[in-house]
Amino acid sequence: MPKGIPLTEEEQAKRRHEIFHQVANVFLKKGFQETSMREIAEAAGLGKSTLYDYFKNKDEILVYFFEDQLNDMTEEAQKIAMQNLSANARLRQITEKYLESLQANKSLFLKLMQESQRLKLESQKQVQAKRYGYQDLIRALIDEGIREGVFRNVNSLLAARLLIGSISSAVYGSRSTGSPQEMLQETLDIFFKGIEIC
Amino acid sequence: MPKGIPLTEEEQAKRRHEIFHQVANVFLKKGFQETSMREIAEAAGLGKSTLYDYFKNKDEILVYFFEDQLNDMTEEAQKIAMQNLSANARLRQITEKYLESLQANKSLFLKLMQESQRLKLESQKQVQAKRYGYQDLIRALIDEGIREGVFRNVNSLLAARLLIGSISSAVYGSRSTGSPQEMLQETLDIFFKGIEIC
DNA sequence: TCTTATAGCGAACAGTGGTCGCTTTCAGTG
DNA sequence: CACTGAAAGCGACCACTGTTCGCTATAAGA
Repeated sequence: MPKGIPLTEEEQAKRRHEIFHQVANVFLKKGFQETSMREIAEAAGLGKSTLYDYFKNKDEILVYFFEDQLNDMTEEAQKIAMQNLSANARLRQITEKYLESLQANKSLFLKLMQESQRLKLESQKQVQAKRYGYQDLIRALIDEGIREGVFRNVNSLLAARLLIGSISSAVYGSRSTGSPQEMLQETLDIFFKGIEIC
Repeated sequence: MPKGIPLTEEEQAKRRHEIFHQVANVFLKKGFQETSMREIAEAAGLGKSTLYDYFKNKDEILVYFFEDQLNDMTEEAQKIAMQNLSANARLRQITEKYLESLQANKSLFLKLMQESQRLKLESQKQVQAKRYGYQDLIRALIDEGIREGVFRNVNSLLAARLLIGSISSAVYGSRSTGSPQEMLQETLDIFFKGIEIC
């Protein structure tokens, strides 16, 4: 980047995005934790200390990625949530989109998701906060379903967490029992049958 | 320990146990990842390098703890599984015991469980392997329930993972919605209603 | 043309997990 | 009772980590 000219907030954000994607392949190959700041800097074509002008520490690089991704996913889910469909149908649609997002960047996302659990507690909380936004969206839909009388009167927060956790455990679980779509299908069958009024 | 006299396999195991529990409090206070090998050695009253005579690296200290705990829990579950009760009842009983174990060492277990996710991939796999033993037990019970005709013909492996994952997410989730027992109860309600023939 | 703000950098730093060779101790052997 | 060999334990050391800091190069604006 030009040296003498200050960057606007936007340009900084763009640069962060750029830097991350320059390095993504390395993360994919070596994993985040196993990639040192030296290597990251090298892959980004920067001096090591320059990285700290864009990310305040190593963890923040991953946090950036997840916040970015979760922003997109939440936005997408919000659109679906506003459609004029049964709570049930909207929930299924959201979970499908959720799975799609996971699979779009497939290997990268999977890998980094795993690694995100190794972040420092503070960084994890940052990501959690963003995740709660998503969780609350699901929760609201379940509440709606309860009000509409299609779901039993379950604890919606617990159910929302259960739903999201179920998908993740189905997709990330190392002992796969079919394609992700199939596993999602089976998982949702159990979940919805569990909360629907039968 | 006496210097000139070699330790038997058993004495080594006992020593490992001893060392771990000497340090447990430090882990509880500072967390595992934030405790350096220097501090661990100090808390155990040993030279740093002596630790490596008992654990082949830092991760192995945590791995030891989980393998130990999982051995106990699997054994306990096995006993319940052999009882002459419905698959349903045995599953509920096992999950209760599971929760009990989690709560026995409560804070320590919770803390270390969180931290276990930050182990190196290889170490995580080691723990996973032990976890699979437990998972398979649950799975067999679900299969039994299916054969008996009380459960639907669900994918038992997926259901087993779902069940265990559900409990964990209920207990470890940071946004609690009641006592662990209550949350377990609600979770099981959803789960069993999801897989039972209604 | 000079000033000033700042992007970028290399060297240095404290602290990490891990290794190695030495010392100290004692059981067993002659 | 010496002597020897095995091994528990240790301190010094190592390579490497994420992070900080002061310097340099640069270009916009006065």
